[in-house]
Amino acid sequence: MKKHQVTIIDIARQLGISKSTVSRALSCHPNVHEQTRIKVLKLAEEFEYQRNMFSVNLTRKATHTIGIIVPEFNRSFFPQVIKSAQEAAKDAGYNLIIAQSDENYQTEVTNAKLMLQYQVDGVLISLTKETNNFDHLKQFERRGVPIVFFNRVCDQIIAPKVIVDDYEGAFAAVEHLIETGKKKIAHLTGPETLKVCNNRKRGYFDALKKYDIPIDEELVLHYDLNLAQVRIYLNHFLAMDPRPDALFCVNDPTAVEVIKLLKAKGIKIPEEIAVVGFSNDLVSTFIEPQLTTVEQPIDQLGRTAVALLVDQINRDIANWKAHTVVLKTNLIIRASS
Amino acid sequence: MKKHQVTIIDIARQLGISKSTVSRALSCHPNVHEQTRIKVLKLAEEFEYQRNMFSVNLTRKATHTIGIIVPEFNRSFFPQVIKSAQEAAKDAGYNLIIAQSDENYQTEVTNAKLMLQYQVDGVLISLTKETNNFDHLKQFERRGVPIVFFNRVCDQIIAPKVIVDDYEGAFAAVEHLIETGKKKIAHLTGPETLKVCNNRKRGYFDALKKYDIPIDEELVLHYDLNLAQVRIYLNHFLAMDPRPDALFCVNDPTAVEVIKLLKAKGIKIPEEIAVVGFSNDLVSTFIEPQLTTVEQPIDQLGRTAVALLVDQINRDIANWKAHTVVLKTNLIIRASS
DNA sequence: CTGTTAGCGCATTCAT
DNA sequence: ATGAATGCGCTAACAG
Repeated sequence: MKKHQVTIIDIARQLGISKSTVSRALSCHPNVHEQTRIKVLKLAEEFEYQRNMFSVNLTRKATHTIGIIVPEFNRSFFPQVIKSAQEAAKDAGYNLIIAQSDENYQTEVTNAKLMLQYQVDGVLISLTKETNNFDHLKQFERRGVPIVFFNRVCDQIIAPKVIVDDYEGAFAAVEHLIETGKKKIAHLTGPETLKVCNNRKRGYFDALKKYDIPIDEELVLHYDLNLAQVRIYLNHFLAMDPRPDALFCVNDPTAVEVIKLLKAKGIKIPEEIAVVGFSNDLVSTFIEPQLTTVEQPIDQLGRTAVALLVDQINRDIANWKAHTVVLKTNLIIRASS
Repeated sequence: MKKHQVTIIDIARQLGISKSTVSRALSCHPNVHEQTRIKVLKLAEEFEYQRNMFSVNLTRKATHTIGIIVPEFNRSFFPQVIKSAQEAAKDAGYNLIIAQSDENYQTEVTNAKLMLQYQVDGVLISLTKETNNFDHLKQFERRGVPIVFFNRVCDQIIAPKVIVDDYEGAFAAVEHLIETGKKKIAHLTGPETLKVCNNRKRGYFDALKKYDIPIDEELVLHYDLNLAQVRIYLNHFLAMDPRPDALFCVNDPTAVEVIKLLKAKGIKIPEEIAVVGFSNDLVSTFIEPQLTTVEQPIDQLGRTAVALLVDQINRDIANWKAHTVVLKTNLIIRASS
């Protein structure tokens, strides 16, 4: 049971001044006598006064709060993005409300509502793998709340997007496999709903084309990113004759799972099958052999997304810009290829 | 720039009724005509009305929101706890505000303030490794805001705590090492400020005692949990003569780092040195050899913490209970020992 | 520089 | 079953 909350009125009464003056003193308003300000600050400290954000945000038009919706918390990727976004937000004078959708469309819709209820000034979002309806996001537009996509973006909503150069990264990864002499390169990717996956797939195809390697659609498998399913798809590849001598995986957890399975079967990596991932997750150096992967500038991703969002917030709604920022990736070659 | 927000007044005006009725219809108040309620709900839907949480929470005494403060986002541990806490909170009708302190005392203080400003009904907290002053937490008590510690707890504040049985888990781990024939077991642990670490250390000592192995304080090293430092401490152990034949590490990331370093030196695991961790982090199966570790019931941890907190919230402040819930651990033996 | 006044959006008395 | 009135804590005009 909460006790009575200390308000500016308590401070005002005690000091025999008006609550407006207290409010001004507390919020660094210029027009306050220095002596008064000191007295107010001192008493506020003594009373352990804390501003009631609900009151503040009800009064002001802006809440100086931005929301971030991420699809999951299982990999280290999104917590890392959140961390950098939080720093950037703080630097820009914004609070950050975090919500995770558990790769579930309905939860994402609920989270979107939550952001609206909390009157965020803007939203950062990365979609769940299930999301293919975007009505819940159009609502932001209608309400004049800017939105910035990152990582898991979509084309159906016009808004700024921050992604890494998935195409380029995948291209470089596959090119690297080709250069190391691999002839039959398979690709295990995620759901077709995810644009990240499709971009990486394009990179895969184009790298093959560049070296005149015939495209074989059989060598590309889509799965739902549920790691427990990986063995099914891997077995499918292994049953081919001749079997692939390299496997480019859509992300690091997938690649690590593949390596674990291959090792269990006694298949030599990279001699028999080379494996490459995407992300440079922490796990990529824990596995043996260490994973060749495409590094993403996570910190930059979070910071850029916040910067773009803050830019939108300060802009007139009519002038929203919807350009896409593409961050460079970096191929890290390790022992798995 | 935000557009005009739809309020209950807009709905009331459109329907030619009072905002009180709209408010009642929207919040399932019994005393409202069924026809009226339907009309209101329909229009609210059409207008895409969203309740303004700032207004709601300013009006009500309780915000139905709980805060969670975690020390870091780097390991998978805390995001996992948050995920389960969020589920439990939702089931109990609470929203969750997430804050991470970046292992930084000052940030933790700021986060605590933030929770107060957002008028949370209660707080879940796991301390940073730096925290040894608790004034910022006493504030919760003074304000009548219940607090529940989890994982990184402290004795100085009287409040419910949820921890795993660190002592038992460590005891079992070390006992296992002894049973596999290890004679000189070293322990690399975290800062002495962290009670988790001390409990694990006690388990380490008592297991040795049980088997009449003389305690050697030289074999216990404290470090700041910054993985980059691990090599220094490991080298110290390796320089001993005879050198330890087993190393019990305070957590999995530490153990994984140790394994990587030992492998780089060509030291055989577990033959020359066995390694055991604590947590059963995701990484523990990625490393080669796979890591023997003490599993913690993360999901249960988050859910229990929320349950205890909600219990406190619904209790009169005078009746706060401060018992500690200790969850069972489970030793998972893998190839590193 | 300071006090007065008027809301922000909603829930909740108290009337009717 | 509904409406009118009040106030939550604060900021922001508007006066002085």
